[in-house]
Amino acid sequence: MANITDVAKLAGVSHQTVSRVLNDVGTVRPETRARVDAAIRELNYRPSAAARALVRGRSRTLGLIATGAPLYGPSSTMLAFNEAARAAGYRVSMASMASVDLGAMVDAIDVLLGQDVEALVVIVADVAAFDALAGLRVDIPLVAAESSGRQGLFSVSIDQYAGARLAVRHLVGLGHRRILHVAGPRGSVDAAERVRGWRAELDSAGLPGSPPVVGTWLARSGFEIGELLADDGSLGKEGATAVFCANDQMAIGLLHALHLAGIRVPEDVSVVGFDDIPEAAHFRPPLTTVRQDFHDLGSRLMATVLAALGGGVVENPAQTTPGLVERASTAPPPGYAARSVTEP
Amino acid sequence: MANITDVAKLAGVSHQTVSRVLNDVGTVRPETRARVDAAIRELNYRPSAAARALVRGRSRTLGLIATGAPLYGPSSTMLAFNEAARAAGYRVSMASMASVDLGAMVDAIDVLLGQDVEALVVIVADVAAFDALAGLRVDIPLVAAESSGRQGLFSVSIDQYAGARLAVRHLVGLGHRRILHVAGPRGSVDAAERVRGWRAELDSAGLPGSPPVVGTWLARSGFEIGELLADDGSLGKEGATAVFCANDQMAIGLLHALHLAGIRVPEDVSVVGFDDIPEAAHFRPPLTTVRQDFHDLGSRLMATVLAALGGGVVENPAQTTPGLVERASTAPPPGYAARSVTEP
DNA sequence: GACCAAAATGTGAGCGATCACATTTTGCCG
DNA sequence: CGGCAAAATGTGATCGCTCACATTTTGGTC
Repeated sequence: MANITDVAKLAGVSHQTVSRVLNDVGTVRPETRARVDAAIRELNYRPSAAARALVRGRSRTLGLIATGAPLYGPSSTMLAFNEAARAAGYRVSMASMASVDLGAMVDAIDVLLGQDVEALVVIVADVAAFDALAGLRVDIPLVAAESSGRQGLFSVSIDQYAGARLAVRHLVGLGHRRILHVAGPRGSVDAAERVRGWRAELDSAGLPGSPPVVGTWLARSGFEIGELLADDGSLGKEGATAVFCANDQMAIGLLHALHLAGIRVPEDVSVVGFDDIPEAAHFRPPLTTVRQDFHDLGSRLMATVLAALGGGVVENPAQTTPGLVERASTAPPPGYAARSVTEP
Repeated sequence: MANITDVAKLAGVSHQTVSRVLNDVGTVRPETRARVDAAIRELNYRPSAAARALVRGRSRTLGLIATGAPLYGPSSTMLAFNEAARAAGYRVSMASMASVDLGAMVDAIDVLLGQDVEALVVIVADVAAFDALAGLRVDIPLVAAESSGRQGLFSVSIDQYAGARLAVRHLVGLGHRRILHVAGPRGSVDAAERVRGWRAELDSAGLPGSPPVVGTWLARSGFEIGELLADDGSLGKEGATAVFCANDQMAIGLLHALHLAGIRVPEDVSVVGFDDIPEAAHFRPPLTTVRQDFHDLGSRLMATVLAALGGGVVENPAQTTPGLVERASTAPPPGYAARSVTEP
C-alpha cells in the first residue's frame, strides 16, 4: 500500500503538501494540487485511517450496540442511524448479539471501547445493556434509543408510554372494558413502558387491569399466548373483548390462534398491535396498530450523538409521539352498538 | 486517556513489558505481570486500536455493505455475521444504504476502504454493488452472500436456484400446471436466481411459463400484484392455480389481495413463499415456504472471510440447499383430486 | 563463588499521518 | 530592480504502540 511519502515523491513535493491537498487546508497552487491529485490516483492511494486517528486523537467512529432478534424496529433504526452517521462523516462499528446476557454485553462493549469509539449508541434498550455499561468505566457519551429517562445517558425516543395509552384509549373509546395486554419480554425498557402506558390508560378510564401476559416479541409467542387465552376463557364471552399486543409480530400470532379457536376478530375480540411493520396492513384482518417512525428515530439518534460530542446542551429527553393507525382488527365489543343506542 | 507509558511508569516497568503483558507474548514474571495488570486497571487503560493498527499494518476490521429495506433475511444474516466476526476477533464497520444506486454505493465503499478494512462483505447482493466495486480498484478480498458465481469474488450462499425449484416442484407435484411467479426487484441477484429456478422447473416439467411479475420484496407490492392478478383473470378459473412468491412478505400481501377478491387459498389458488420468516407460520393460511438458514449463512460468510484472508484456498461456491416447509397455503388445484382418481 | 545459558526486562526505531513552525517563492510596489 | 509581505512549500516532532535487538537478572552447575 502506498503512503503519503510515496505520493509526495511521485508528485515531487513534500509530504506536508500532500497532506494539505488531502485535507484541503492551507494554500496550494492549483498546478501543484493537480500533480498531487494525479499521483494519488496513480498510486490508488488512500490515507490510513489508523494513522489519522492516532495523530488527531479522534477516530470518527461510533460504537453501535444492538441486541436480540432481527426485528423490524431495531433493524430500521439501525439502518437509518448508520446512514445518518455516514452522512455526518462518522463510521459505525457494530456489535450485535443474539442473547442479552450481561457477559456477552460486557464483551461486546469492551470490544467497541477498545476501538477508540467516540460515543456508544444503544439501539435495543435492555436493562442488561445498562447494567453492563454501569459496570464499566465508560467516559464517552452514551446515547440510547429509550424513553425511561435514566441518569447520565442521552436518550432519544419515541414515546412508548404515550403510544400505549393511544392504543388503549382507542379500545376504550370503542367501548371495550376488559382489555388484556400481551407484553414484550422482561428486561426490555420499551416493553415496560408499554405496560406502564396500558395500565395508566386503564386506570384513568376506571377499568380493571390484570397482569400482562409476557411474550418474546415473536409471532410464535403471540400464537401460544393466544391459544392459552382462548382456551382458559380469558377471551370472548365473560372474558376480555380486546387485546393490546406490545408488537405486531405477536399480534399476528395471536390472530392466528384466535382464528383457530373460532374467535372472530374484530367481531368477538379486538386486537391492537404496536410498530406498524410493513406487513401489518396485510394481516387478516388488517391490524390496527401504533405507528413508530424508526427512520426519524435513527436520524435523531445521530443528531443527539453530535450534540453530545460537541459538548453542547442536549435537550433531554427528545421524544416524539407515535400515531395510531386504525384498521379492521378493532371494532366495538359484541353488543356494544345496541347498548349505546338504548342508553345514550 | 492513559497510554502505555503511563501504565509502565505506574507499574515501575518499561513500556515494552506492558506491551508483553497486553499481548501475552514473551516472558514476564508473574509478580511483574500482576503489577502491570493492577496499573492497567487503576488507570482504566485500553490500548489504542489506532496505534496498534498503524504499527501492525492490519486493522482487524471488516467492512460490511448492506443495502435496501430492513428485511428479515439480510438483517438476520448481518447479525449472525457480526457475531461470528467478533468471535473471530474482528470488528465490523457497517455501511448501509436505503437506495442501491451506484453513487451511494461507491461512496459507502469508499468510506469503508478508507478505513483500512481487511475485507469487504456484501450482504445484499445487488448488481449495483458489484458495478460499484468493479469501478473501484479494490485490492482486498471481497466476500458476498450470493449464488451467481461471479469472477474474482468469494461467495457463500444458500442455493436460491435450488430453493426455487423445490418450491415449484412441490406445486407441480400437487398437480398445478399454471404457476405464476412474483419476483423480487430487478438488480437483485437472489431474485434473478429464484426466477431462473422457477423457469427451469417449469421447463423440466414441460409446463408453460409466463413473464414473472416484478415486485419490491414488500408486502404492499405483493398486495398490489395480487389485486392486479385477481382482477385481470390471471388467477382462478381459466388462469393459474398457483403462485410462487419470491419472499414471504410479498406472499402475505398477495394473500390479502386474494382474500379481498374472494379467491380462496389453498382451495382455488395455492401460494408458496420464500425465506420462512418467523411470521410465515402464522399467516392465514399458514404459508408453505422455502426455509433459509440465515444464521448459518452469516457464520459461513465469516468463515470464508477468514479463509480468504488466510490466503488459503476457498472452496467456491460454498452453498447449502434450503428446505421446503409445507403448510396450509398449498393444496392440489381445484378438481385435481377427482381427476387423478378417475384417470390414474 | 565464578560461570553461563536462560529468563526477564529495557532501549530505540518506525508505522503514516498531522501539527507547529521554519523557510523559500512569488508578486507587487515604489 | 530592490524590498517586503503574502503565498507556497518544507522540516522535524509527535501520536501510542509493536518490533528487533540490547542488556540485565536469575538460577543452576562445577
